[in-house]
Amino acid sequence: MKKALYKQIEEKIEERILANEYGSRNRLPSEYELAEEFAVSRLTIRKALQQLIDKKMLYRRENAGLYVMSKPKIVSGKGGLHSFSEVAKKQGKSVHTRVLDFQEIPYQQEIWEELEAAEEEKILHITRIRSLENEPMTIEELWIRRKYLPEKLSTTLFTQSIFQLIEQKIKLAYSHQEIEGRVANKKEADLLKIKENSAILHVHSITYGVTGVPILVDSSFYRADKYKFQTTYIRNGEEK
Amino acid sequence: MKKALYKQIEEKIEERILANEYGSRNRLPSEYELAEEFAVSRLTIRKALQQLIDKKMLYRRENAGLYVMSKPKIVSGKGGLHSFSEVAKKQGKSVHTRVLDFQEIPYQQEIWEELEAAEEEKILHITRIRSLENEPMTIEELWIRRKYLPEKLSTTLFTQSIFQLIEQKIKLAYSHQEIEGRVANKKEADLLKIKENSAILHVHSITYGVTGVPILVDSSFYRADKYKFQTTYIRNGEEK
DNA sequence: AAGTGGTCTAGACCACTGA
DNA sequence: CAGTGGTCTAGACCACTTA
Repeated sequence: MKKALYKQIEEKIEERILANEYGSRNRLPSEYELAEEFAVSRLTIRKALQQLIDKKMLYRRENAGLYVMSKPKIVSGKGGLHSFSEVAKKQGKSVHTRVLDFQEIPYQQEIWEELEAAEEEKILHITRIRSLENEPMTIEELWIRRKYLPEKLSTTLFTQSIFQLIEQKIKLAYSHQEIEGRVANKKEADLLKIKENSAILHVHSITYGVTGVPILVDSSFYRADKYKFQTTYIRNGEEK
Repeated sequence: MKKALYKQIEEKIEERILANEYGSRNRLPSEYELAEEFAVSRLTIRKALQQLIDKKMLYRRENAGLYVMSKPKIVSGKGGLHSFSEVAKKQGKSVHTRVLDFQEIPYQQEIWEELEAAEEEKILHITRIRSLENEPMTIEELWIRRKYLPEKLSTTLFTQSIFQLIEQKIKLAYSHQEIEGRVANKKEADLLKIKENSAILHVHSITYGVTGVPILVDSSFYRADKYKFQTTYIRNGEEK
């Protein structure tokens, strides 16, 4: 498929911004001028510009022009939903996964409710230890609705990225996470090879597919001395 | 100003979804049909629909129709940038703030760099203890570029929401945060009225204005037994 | 093959901003 | 006041999904 016009224009304007052709914190040409320059309709220009605004490359002043953000690109790429292995890969670090256990489990109200599953639905419980550069980082406990996993399961399957496993069946859309602090008990400390009473981070999350159905629950313990979480919060312009 | 057409249509369709008129996980009428029904152009309908998709009320299947999310509204409202006092207010809890100290401080490379400030720029350093329902929750340390604050400063000023103070001068846009786990030392434990070596959460953030300039740095310690952080991560459809 | 969304055009009017 | 963005119309063509 040929690339959409607005996408091409978006990229060209992005290049110009990065090459500092418009300067920092300066005005861009008006939408009318840009439309003429690229010989497209204004709507197409607007769509390209909107993408760049979403990326925080540009900002608008109401009825008064478009400006270049003073630190273009600072946000890009952050804040997205990525799995442990995807983050590691991006940083060029090696991941090792040890599967402690996986099995279908009997009905448990709390989990089934979080996953909006009927009582008779099958849910798989998985426990894994995940290491970065051969250092244990996190104890993961996952509950996944059986129907979103392949027919055939094996231990090797779960040494990989669960996200990518699931996305063969259904695309993931978003995840609600809660981060808490705790100190490690004896068992957790042993598994993570840290001292008892060291700080750990407890992350509880529910991940949803594009249709809005819950797919999996994750309850993980990260060692706090080696791991931190990054987020970007966006201030909502208009609150209702 | 009269409300935009697409906004009105967005609200009407939202009402219908919530009233379950289209059912859950069912198809909506096509964009053409909706355009005819509301007697507007298709573009206007598309804009209304796009808003609802961003809100996770609807989802699209490529070239194959619009569907209602199985749990419409689940995400709405979460994930935005809010200050401690704004969150408390939303939950209907009382906030108390004790200002330990505020003053202009001499040049420190790390802070000045984070704020992209020139060496001669004035930066204000503030230390506060913030309580919810009379329980101390967090020790806040803030560094704010002097020029984004009112001319006249007083201790009372800083017992309020700093965000709202700053937004009288410049609108805030987004914030990068890092969350780490630690155990409390003697001093922190005393201030938070918890035991030494209890778990605390250390949050370091930089907040930016709409133009992309850094405005303030916040380094806060939250008691982990009473406070947790919530985020929503969105999976990016198309990675580059 | 029909229906649908994805993209695009060439106009238009209005409200607001800044000189 | 002129210029700008914000919104809107009434068409159009194509690629894809679904049946």
